[in-house]
Amino acid sequence: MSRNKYPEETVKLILEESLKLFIEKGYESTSIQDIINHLGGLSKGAIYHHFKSKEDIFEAVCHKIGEENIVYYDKMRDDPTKNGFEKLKEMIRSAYTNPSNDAVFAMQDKITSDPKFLMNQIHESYELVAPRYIEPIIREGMADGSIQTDYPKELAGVLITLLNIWINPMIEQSTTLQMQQKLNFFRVLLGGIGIDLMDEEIMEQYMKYFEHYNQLK
Amino acid sequence: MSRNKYPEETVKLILEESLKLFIEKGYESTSIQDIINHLGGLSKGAIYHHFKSKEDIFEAVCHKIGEENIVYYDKMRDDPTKNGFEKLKEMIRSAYTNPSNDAVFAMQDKITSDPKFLMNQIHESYELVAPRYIEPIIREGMADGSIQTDYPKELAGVLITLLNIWINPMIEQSTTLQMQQKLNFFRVLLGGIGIDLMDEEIMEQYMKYFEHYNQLK
DNA sequence: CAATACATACCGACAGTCGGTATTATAAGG
DNA sequence: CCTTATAATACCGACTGTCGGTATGTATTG
Repeated sequence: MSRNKYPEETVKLILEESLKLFIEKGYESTSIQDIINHLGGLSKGAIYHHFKSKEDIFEAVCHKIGEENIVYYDKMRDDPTKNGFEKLKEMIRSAYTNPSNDAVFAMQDKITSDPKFLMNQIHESYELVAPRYIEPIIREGMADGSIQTDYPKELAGVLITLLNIWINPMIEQSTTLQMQQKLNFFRVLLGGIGIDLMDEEIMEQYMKYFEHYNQLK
Repeated sequence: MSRNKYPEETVKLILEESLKLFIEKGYESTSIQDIINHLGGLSKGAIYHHFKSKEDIFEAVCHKIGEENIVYYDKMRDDPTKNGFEKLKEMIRSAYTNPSNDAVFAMQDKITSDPKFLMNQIHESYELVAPRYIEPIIREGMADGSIQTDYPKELAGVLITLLNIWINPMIEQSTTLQMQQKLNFFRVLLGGIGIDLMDEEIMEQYMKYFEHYNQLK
């Protein structure tokens, strides 16, 4: 294939096809050759011209997904019409409404066989989402009186951990009833420290999303 | 090397040396050749006679470590001198006192670069430790009146998740102060649902273990 | 003409295979 | 109980295909 006048398009193509394959087969079992075969004539040289390693492609793919989320998160955090508590609710809700959700969750389906995605998500949660979004929102809630806690940082960590890991239907398989119980207990647990995040609406939406995921399987 | 009359010894040797190497270098960066080089004359054929793949070796190594823990857990769960609450405390304590602790934690040190170990531990926690040990112990506590909750299964899940992931110093790096705050909040959180697991003694021991780990790094 | 965007031939390392050999267990015959 | 034929096991090591990655060449753009 002859050289492209607009190399960003080539980069974009590589990232898109790589993502598809990572989702479909997992990171480890997707070979560079697999990616090449989906590039419509492009060769190994093209890939290694734009990316320095397979790992580099993986990181770029994750970064791209992350960026889409960040736009969404930024808008949420900086929304002047909501108080801290309402924003925190929105963040919780984002677990199943954020734009790249389907992609991320399709990836996670490969979690047991290919834990790279999970690790990346855990890492990003602790390094980025918690400190830059959840915690500031909680602090805002403390300032405007809509959230009462002495542990904003720790509350952020616990929320992220339980939502991403424990309640994540890809990690621990659950029946509808078990998921309902998880959400009920999550509500009780937060209620115990005076935070009533999980109202009927969020619970219902969570269950709807859960059923949706179950049907994808 | 001539053939061993007692092949279990060969298997044991392979597992021991593999574990050492997995801990030292991580799973991915340990090659079969690396293992062979530490076997004192044994060859590739020997390995593939006893194990069907590298993955198979990994699973056997994990299983072996798991077995050691199970002996410890069984003893704890079936101890007639303690009530449910005391047993649960013991289980929490076991996060830093169980026998294969050093090995497991040395492994986890490779977590970011080699997420296989973390995934294995998460999986085992949800599939084995929570349902077979934590939850029964909580139910025992409900029966003997030492623990009050309507959600034994969910409480088990949350405990395991927060201890293994959020409080695990290998996953989210923390300063001494941050770890102290985590433990404080963990206490408050459990206190909110009427469970006072984290007494002064456990908190202190946890911090001691945390400092110990920090010095290993 | 210089920098970029590719193509292609090639490399070493890797996990896993396979035909073969040496040692042991089994058991039948004396 | 001892020998001996036979089968099963324990192991060897050269070999294979695939992998991620590199080196070098070539055509296109500015």
